[in-house]
Amino acid sequence: MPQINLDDVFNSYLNKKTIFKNKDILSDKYVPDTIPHREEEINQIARILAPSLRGERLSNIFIYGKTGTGKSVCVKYVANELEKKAASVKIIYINCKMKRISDTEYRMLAEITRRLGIEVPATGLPTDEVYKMFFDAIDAQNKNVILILDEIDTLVKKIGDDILYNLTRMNQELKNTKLSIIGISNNLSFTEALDPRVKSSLSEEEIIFTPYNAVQLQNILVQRAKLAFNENIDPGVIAKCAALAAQEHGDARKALDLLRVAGELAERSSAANITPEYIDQAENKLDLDRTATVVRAQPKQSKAVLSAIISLIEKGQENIQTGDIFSVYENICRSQGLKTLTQRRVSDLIGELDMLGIINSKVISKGRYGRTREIGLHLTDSLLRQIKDILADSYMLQKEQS
DNA sequence: AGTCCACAGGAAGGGCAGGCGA
DNA sequence: TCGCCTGCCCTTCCTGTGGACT
Repeated sequence: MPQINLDDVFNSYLNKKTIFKNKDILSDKYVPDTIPHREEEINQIARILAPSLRGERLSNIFIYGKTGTGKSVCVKYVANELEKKAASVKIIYINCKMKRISDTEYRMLAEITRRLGIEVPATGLPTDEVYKMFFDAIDAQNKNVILILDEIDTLVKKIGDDILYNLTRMNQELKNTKLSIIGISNNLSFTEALDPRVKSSLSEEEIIFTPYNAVQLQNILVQRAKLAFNENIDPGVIAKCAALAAQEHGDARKALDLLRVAGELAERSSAANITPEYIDQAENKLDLDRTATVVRAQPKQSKAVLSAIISLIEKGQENIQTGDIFSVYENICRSQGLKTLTQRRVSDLIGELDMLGIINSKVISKGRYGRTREIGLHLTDSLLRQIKDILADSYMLQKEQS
């Protein structure tokens, strides 16, 4: 093999014109200087938080809205500005979805206390001791402490609403500090399950974020694209991203993801610009990644059920029903040495796969021949191939000969 | 109108793992 | 370290269901 001149390879990489100027601009962690189409919501948040400038106690705020409607970015934006303006305000932002932070009451309190500069051992202390440390750390601030709990529904699902009850009652005990909470949730029905006392004190003020429409998404993308890319992006490309994301409940995060992935794909194939085709590819890739991640994360039993469904489909069987799946599933379990669950449980697993969007099922009645679920699989070929690979790696399906 | 199929899906409870306080 | 508690997964038992068939 002829010797490759590595210098040439590296130089050509360095000299290659890159598409991205700053990819981070398209990440959901980035807080822009101005946030289009959220003026009203930002004003509302600012008005509620403003009394902290005079050292007054703030109302707790509860913010709802679907993913990608700008909740977190708006709250972070106002909070940052407020913290810049007033030395008497301390903001603590916690994303409750982060693993090892909001799994238990202990971890949650320890994390907040650490953010206030006090070391707390990762384990070993009784919870009431951590509560005391947390309380002292908060009170020692001698400020208006605003605790932002993003994805607060995850927190409550994991550890219940006791912690919120205690947090909302803390103001009565604190001598020097005023504590207020901003809860952010994607789940609109989340407060229904809360203790009524928690519910009323947490949502002293409520703000609802409505989804963006396609035009608004377009403006957001234009603003970010200017900062993120070296060259101007074709308006048709932006419009396509916006339209696709608008179909999915006006999700700005999805729109930005599409643009970022399309940029990465274009850059990888050394294209000079992003074309609409790259958006299609990006959507495919995001879809593929999402489903593949979900399938990979399934427990063995769910994978066995999915394998049974796929092998029935591969055999060309139409109108697959629960009973068919169960008998194939039994065979798979036998050959894999896996414990066979009852049909009742398998029926629930099929329901879960449906909920995850991996399969489609509907309950139908066939009259004299009973009532059952009819299952279908609406996946693209490439997605099906990828899922089969994942299942083959778990020894559920035979590896394809290629 | 009554029967019957093939499940769906609710309720209750067992078993187990992991976290927690003593 | 041990017992208690909780949450999760699962089983068992059961009732409910829509429409073809008689």
